[in-house]
Amino acid sequence: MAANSYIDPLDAAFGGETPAERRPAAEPAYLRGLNAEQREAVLALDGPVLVLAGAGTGKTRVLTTRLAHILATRRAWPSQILAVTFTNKAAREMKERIGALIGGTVEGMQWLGTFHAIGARILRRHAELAGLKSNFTILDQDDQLRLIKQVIEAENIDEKRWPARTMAVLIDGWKNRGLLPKDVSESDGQAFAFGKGRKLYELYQARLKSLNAADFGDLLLEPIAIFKGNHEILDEYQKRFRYMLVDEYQDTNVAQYLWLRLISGANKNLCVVGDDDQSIYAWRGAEVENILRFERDYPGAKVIRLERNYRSTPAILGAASGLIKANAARLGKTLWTESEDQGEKVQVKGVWDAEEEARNVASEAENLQRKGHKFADMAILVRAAFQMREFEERFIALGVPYRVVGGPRFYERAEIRDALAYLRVVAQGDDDLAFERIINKPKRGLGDASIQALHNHARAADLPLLMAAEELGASDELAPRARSALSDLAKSFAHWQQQAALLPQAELAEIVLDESGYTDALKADKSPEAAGRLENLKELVRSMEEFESLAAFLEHVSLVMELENNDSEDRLNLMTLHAAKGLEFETVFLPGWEEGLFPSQRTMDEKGNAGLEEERRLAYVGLTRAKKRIFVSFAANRRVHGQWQSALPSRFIGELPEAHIDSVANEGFYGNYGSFRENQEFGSTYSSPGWRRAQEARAQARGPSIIEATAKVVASATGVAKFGNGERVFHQKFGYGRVVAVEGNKLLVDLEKAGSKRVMDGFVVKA
DNA sequence: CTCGGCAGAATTTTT
DNA sequence: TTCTGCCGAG
Repeated sequence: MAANSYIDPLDAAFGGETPAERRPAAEPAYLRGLNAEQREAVLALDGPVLVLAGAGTGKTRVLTTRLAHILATRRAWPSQILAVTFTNKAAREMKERIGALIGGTVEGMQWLGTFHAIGARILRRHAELAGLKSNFTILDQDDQLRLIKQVIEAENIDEKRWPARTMAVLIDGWKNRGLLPKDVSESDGQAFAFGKGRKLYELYQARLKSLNAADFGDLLLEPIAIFKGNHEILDEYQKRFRYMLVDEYQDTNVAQYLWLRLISGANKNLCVVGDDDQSIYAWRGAEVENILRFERDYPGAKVIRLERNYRSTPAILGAASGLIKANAARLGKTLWTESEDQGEKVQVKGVWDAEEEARNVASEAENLQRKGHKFADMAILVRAAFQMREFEERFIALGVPYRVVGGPRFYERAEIRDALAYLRVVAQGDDDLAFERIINKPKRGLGDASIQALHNHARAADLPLLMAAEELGASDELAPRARSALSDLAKSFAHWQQQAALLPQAELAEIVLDESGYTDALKADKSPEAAGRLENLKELVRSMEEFESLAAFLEHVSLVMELENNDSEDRLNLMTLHAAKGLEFETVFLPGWEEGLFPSQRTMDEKGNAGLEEERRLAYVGLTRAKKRIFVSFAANRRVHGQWQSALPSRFIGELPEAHIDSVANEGFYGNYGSFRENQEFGSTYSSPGWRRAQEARAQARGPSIIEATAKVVASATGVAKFGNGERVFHQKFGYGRVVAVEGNKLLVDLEKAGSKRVMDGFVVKA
């Protein structure tokens, strides 16, 4: 009944060319409150659509409303909609919000999920076409790395010179680009260990197959291969999906792009949503190009821009827009807001070192909290994880509650992975990788020699390790000690496997952990972390209760590497800029805006201007997380790998429009020169011509002003000013000196005061 | 087999 | 500086 009352008016009103103004009164409630562009993005169902959704423009709302609309109007069944996100969180949120919009829970949206979850689903259905069984295990990074290491060792390659890590990056890179071993070009395949790259990739893939396992990359790569090789299967999917939707399109890589192109096929009801200005994962294979060329890929695509921002103040938007304008490769959007009140200016503050920076952030946060703001509405966003330490120490000292978002994830902790490995072997006795992980955890006297023997036996008899262990334990090939250890372990697993059929998985897990001696070993461990580990294991067992079966739990774990943390305590948020994407906070602290750190020197060295632009987008993401206020800061000195380094303010600071910022310098800032009074002056008259003149005059005597310094750093990093031998330079910490040698971006400088030192060229300017 | 000491490396990481 | 991973001694 409800279906019919919806379908007709909507078809009449929106299916054709009827202008939006003549909408019938009977408009579904979920469309109310959308602005014109959002509405258009929801209603443009036919044909390809690109929604360019700037930060804070209501993207998620549009996306969910669009899906709800398709469902409510019965244009497609839930099972005929493909909706892809990057994170489980986004998928979950989408499900919940659609449910809220159309009432009740959303049943049957089996194809709403992450690229990987959907890929796994497809691969399980056609596993045999990829040389796998449908119950294949999904390997995470850790497993993957260990496997690659084995392959490298088996090839007698010196793992020192050719680390598995590097090979993993290569393989991932190929998989991200949709390349099977045979597709890797001759020259690319030459990489690694004197031209063995492609061979190793091939061997690794073969090992995966023999272990009945797939890594994350395979979850996309294998379906692509299946689609390409089996037209009838591809056809089935193309017919099934009447509407397709992809979130965060700017983050798709080549493989995901190919996968989508195949699946969307002739049916072009494909809607992609993204923001090129928020593309911050190019280093992980994402191709901003995908979004930039969407209109060419899908001719006639409708492009809808969401530019009206509902999140931030005009001052914040002004600062963010000013910054991102410096990027050349962008589709171009300008965020605007109806808000009259400019809001607080972005505060930019220079400090002496990271410790002072942390002190400042903590005291600002406490100030705000005293005024009634919640810690949970504030976030500190750092470029790199190592910056967190300073803040954590300060917060602990002050007793400020904080939470690290996205840090080492629950399922990546060693004890959790060990427990899972046990369970994996219980669930699937042939999971060799898992078995190997726990064969000597806790220590049971099985070392390299025994494990080697076990491997040999397994290979000779063509058996999984667990079964080989059983046989070897019964034979007399090994020393008595190792033999009984092996046989005990095999017996335990046989016992647990029996129990698995009888007991709920949580109980089973408890038994396994106790009987294996794992918990006992932890209890005996006197290190300070042991207690927390036991706590984590308890948490793991608890979380298992919610699942239907052990298998369901394990599938969940391999794809969804996270656990809900439902603590409602009021804590300050601390995370990397990457982890902050998609989140918003009243107050945002952006520390560490220094040349070399942010933008990161390494990114600029490796990726040149493209790298710099990505760093700038990262800054843009950081700025646009804030609703009300932003505190940017930079330290003159910072300890990097235990060495003190001096740094100049980030060029990004110079790119923030002066109208929207408030500069404050601290006592002791750039300590050696500038008294307290001068610094006060610096703070209030940062941009006045008079101040600049004064700085210029002083530069003769004491060194360049901060503004000049920033300008010079920018010039040097963009190649305008490189250093030559004999050149006179100024270093912020050590003063004047003369360049005596240049090696890449490092300089050997004879300093007038400090003697000869090696410094990064980013830290000195021409004098 | 296990533990201790030492060399070498140290961004970002949705799955 | 701090962590990790490897090698040699017990």
